[in-house]
Amino acid sequence: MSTLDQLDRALLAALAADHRATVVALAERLGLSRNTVQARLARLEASGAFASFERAIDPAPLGYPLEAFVAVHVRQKRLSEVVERIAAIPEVLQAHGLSGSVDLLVRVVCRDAHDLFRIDGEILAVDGVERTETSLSMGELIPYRLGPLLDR
Amino acid sequence: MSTLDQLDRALLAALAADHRATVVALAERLGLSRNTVQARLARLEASGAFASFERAIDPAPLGYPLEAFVAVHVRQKRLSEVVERIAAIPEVLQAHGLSGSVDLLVRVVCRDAHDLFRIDGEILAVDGVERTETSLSMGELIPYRLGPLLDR
DNA sequence: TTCCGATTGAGCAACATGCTCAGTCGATAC
DNA sequence: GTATCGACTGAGCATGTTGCTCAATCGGAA
Repeated sequence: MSTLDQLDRALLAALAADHRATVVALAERLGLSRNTVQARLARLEASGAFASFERAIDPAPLGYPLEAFVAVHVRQKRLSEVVERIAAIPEVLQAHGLSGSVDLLVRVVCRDAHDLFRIDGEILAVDGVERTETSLSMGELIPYRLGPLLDR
Repeated sequence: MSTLDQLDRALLAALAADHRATVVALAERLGLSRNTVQARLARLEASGAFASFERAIDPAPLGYPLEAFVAVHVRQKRLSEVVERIAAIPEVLQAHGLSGSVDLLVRVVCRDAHDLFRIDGEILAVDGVERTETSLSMGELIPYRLGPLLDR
């Protein structure tokens, strides 16, 4: 489980290129036997190298074209309650606890600017939240990529 | 291409649960014919509803257990050059252009705190970058999810 | 009604899967 | 040097899946 070797990474890269490729196709692409790929895939799956496939679904076609980050300042000691309440908002995609002055970085999607205003209000209304700073994403200037880390 | 219907969303949810499920298995799960699922899947694929599968790969098993957000203040007009330079850093996973006082929110992974210090230094050294504020992620308190948006 | 797109079930050849087994290879151990 | 180990390979086989086409059905919109 330590760290993945070159072969695992090549397999991940091949999967990234075509997430529904068959085992046979992957084996051919990597110049490996079918058996090896099957074993490696099973090991990757078991070791938790794959996060949920939800991460690879674009929210825009669902009708949520706008994305924003809400930096939340929380009254100390209330963090877990606050997280629980924020998690109840459907438009919240993800949230990270942070070191530093911002306690919580919340990633949200919304239908339009008005919708964002409403969601921000919902977060601000949570008991324990002191202040929020909302930044609208103007675009994913570097689209998520793992490539440079896989090519090593 | 407008917005996806109930059926598309159910299909996405089923895929999220098992990203390598066969078409037959998906059809069974949703109570649909194999043909329908095959047609829908092809349409989703063609319409760009799937982002790269890279997004569903956990960087931790690759040897990058730490994640951080670097808020970057950029001298105006230099944004595209700065983005280009930052994109050359392999540990940079993603970056969003933001409205507000922070111009760029950069998501990075690293091996340890020392590594983060180095990467932050690399970003700060980019010509056009005025200032950075780095926050270490203490955990993904709300793990990425689309579920609440799919269940509507 | 008439048309339309979406869905269905059937059928078929080609292919993929899951499994097992015996053989090969290189590294580390003794 | 040779024993042992884990990883990889190629073969085989029954069963399941894919990609495709077709004709039939259904409900909604013109």
